Amino acid sequence: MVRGEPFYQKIRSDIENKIKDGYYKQGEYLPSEAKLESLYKVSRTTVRNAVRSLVDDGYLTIVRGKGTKVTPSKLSASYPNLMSFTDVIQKQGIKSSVLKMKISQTFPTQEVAEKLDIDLDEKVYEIYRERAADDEPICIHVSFIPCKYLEGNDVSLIEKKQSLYKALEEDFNISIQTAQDNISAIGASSHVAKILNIEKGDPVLFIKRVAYDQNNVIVEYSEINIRGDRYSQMVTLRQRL
Amino acid sequence: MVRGEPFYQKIRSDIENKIKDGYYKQGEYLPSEAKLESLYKVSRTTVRNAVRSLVDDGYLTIVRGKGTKVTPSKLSASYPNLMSFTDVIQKQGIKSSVLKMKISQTFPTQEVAEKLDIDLDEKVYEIYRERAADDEPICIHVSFIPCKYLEGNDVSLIEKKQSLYKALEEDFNISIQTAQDNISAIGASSHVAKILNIEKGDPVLFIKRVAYDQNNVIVEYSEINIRGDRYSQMVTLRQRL
DNA sequence: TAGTGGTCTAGACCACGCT
DNA sequence: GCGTGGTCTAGACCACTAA
Repeated sequence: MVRGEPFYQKIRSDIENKIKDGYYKQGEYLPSEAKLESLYKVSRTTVRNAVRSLVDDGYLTIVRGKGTKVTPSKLSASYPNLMSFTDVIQKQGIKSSVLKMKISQTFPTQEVAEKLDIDLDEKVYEIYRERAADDEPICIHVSFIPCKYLEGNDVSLIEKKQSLYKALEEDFNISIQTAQDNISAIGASSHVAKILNIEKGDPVLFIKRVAYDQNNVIVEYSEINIRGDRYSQMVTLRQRL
Repeated sequence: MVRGEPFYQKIRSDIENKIKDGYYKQGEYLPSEAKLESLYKVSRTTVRNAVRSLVDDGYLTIVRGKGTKVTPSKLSASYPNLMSFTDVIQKQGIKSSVLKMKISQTFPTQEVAEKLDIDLDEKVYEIYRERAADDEPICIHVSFIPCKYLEGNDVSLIEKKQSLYKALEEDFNISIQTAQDNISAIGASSHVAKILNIEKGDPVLFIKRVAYDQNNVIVEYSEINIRGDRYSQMVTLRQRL
């Protein structure tokens, strides 16, 4: 029809809200697709599009030959696969803050250039952040983004927002769609230990992340050190295919 | 039509093979959907179904108004989101082996019962494994699975296979679809240190995993200790919605 | 403007789970 | 056998991109 939003997304939102409101309860079956057709006065394709989207996000579960029910597990549908640090922390009801942030232009190191797939003489922004949860230093996050992706807009906008990903999306039209994390456990260097207020050699989660935008272009490489004793990374993994 | 496999899956396989064979090259555009329709003599819905499936798995990237191209990034489409330990190790060309395996029946601890969402008096199998990569001990993996899910079949089948998930799928008709990992970095306990051949307190990746089957039923809880200096967990995260 | 994918219709037949 | 979702057809109009 007309409106900005496609029908199937409106239907999706409607069903999503009914789940959240408890109108459709956990484990309960939704009306059949045929009924949803007449309920929303759309074709089956449209209904199925909406349903598929909710299944993909873990809200609904389809049981062949029986029906479609609200996912009856504790696997919270509200944990999307890719969340920014800020999102994760806030989801847990913890106050997150940025203790220190510095943005500078620099040339990439060998490794950074490789990860970003750029030349060594192509300038990048280095975004250094020290983050806290409940006012305790918990994480050192260094991001590298090629300067070319942040042209024509004020980089200081990033400093004003808590979340780098939000800033990228709202101010630079870059939406991070995929990220590949390499997660390991290492002993804190003396530099890291000092900032995180732990002992040298204490276990630290070390994450190297390569992030891709909506066109599968590499836009960010970051290295993250997280205090091992105060934080754990939640990851939802879905079988594909 | 008739055959066991739906059309769109055959088309999917065909396109997938053409990508692997280099017939469609990285970054190159596929024929338009209209052309694929006449190429395969099917309707647009069917073509789109095949394409959507490949997009979901990261093989293809759609550019609005332009076309659909082979994903032009280094983000390997061959890293699915959810892989068993064996898969991950072998993907890296490393020889993986099980040094020690013990399967026993036991009652769950408080935590295990909670994670599996069962009662304290419901028996579980405890599957204890020490694994090696290139003959070096690298990982201690303890899985708990409620006995009720493994009824009517020989549990020792698990011992004969390298991969627990493969055994579950092939012998018990349980397919792990989703897992929620809680990943942290801790110092090795003296027990863990001894087995992994490291010092007490050395950094170790510690993963608590809750795994769900095709019906979103919790079937496995496991705790995994991995040597921090020899292994890193690769995780591909996708933005959903 | 022409070509692409995005959305949608109004049907159809099939495979599966239950009774 | 009946109801459910799974697959499929043959169209249609729209929004976006590029020439």
